[in-house]
Amino acid sequence: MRETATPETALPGRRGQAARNNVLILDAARHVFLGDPKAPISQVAERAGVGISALYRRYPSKEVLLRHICHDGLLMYIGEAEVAAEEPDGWAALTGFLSRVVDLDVHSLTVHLAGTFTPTPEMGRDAQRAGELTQKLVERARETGRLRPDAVTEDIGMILECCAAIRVDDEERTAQLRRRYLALLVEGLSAHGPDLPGPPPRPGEMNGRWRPS
Amino acid sequence: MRETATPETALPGRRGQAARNNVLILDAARHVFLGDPKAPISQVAERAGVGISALYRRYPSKEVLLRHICHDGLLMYIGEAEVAAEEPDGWAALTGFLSRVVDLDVHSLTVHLAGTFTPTPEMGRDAQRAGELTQKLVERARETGRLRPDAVTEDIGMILECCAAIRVDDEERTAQLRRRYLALLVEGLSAHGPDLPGPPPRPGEMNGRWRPS
DNA sequence: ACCAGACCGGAATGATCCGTTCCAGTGATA
DNA sequence: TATCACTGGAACGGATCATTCCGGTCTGGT
Repeated sequence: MRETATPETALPGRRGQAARNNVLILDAARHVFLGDPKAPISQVAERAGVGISALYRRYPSKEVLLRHICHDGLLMYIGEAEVAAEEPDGWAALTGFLSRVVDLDVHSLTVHLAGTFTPTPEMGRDAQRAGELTQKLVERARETGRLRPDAVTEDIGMILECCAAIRVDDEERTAQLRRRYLALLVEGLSAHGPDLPGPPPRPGEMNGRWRPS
Repeated sequence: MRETATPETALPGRRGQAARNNVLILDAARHVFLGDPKAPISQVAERAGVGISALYRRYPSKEVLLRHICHDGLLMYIGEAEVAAEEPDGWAALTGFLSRVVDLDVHSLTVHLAGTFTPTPEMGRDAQRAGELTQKLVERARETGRLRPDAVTEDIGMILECCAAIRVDDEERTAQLRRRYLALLVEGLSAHGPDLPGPPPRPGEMNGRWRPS
């Protein structure tokens, strides 16, 4: 969330309404596109309670709006990873990170929206940084010995994908259920059982997206 | 797969081609709709290597075709569950069942296609039977003590949902990766760790679908 | 050999959906 | 009070599909 928090929101009159519409639109867009990445833009306007032109005044096209939201999600991911990097216990850092990212539904915001727009170079750089931070977290978790040795960095993205697949109508309930299956998966990541079957995921394997038409 | 296996497929001439087209179309439809439940019907024809009319000759509408495929998937699910019921070890029965269902991608075939057609009463009955068989498997697995006590029947559907979310371009690779995360989840289902967070899934909670417009 | 008709491929049709543009109204501001 | 930034929502135009239709092909029986 980039400009959501400016105090202008409290301004009175037209200016204030405009500022308030800003956050209304972004929130609505996030919610709508999270539920269906190719939802019509009119649905966003409807949910935001504004007209379509209020939307087009701010974003010249659907693609730009999508990109904006996706980029925000990427920044959230990076932010959470940086927070996790401060956590002294490597295992808690990784699991806490996963919890927060799942709760925020950042994965749907980023990966699931990719392919619906052409990414900017800046997003490319941010995506790379996100990857590096993730790798660090995995390495630190491995050092603690609590992470099973055959787990790899790319497993993280896959696990997030699994959690993102859980979705019911109610938003809070969705979060609850996701925590449940994240717990199951994290349990699986702990160092017990026999080796995992098959070759592990390769870098970028899950990204058939990220190259739009 | 219902009529896929009739020997008519080997017949020569027009009759044989028609029979062969039957299976071509069904296979293509399964593959295409598995990748995208709302793919255009022309895509099915293209992949099957036949014209659109060959398709409409057999199925009066897209909806009927979808229903047919979905029902086939449901029957596969039931079939595998019945096979698993024969396995003496309750834990192996459940995990083996999960493996096979994930490999066959039956979940995408059934749950993900629901909502794209109005179900028949027969499908309703079959769905109920599928639920009962699943419950039996879970109960038997619990009796072995290897299943964590706080797992419930509805967890099975959710786990399948998680696995179905894993998808890359290559089909075989997709299967490999799914096995990996199924292993992680099954590991989590084993009776170790602390209780799972939050209330467990309720029956039918995941089925916001199944009631089309 | 020959013909009736079962089957086929793919173009044409008609409806629907959706991104984007346009325009008239409204109320804050100076 | 005049201006004009901003708004809601109708209208437009293009794209996408399910479905229908039409000529051509080949089979199987005579």
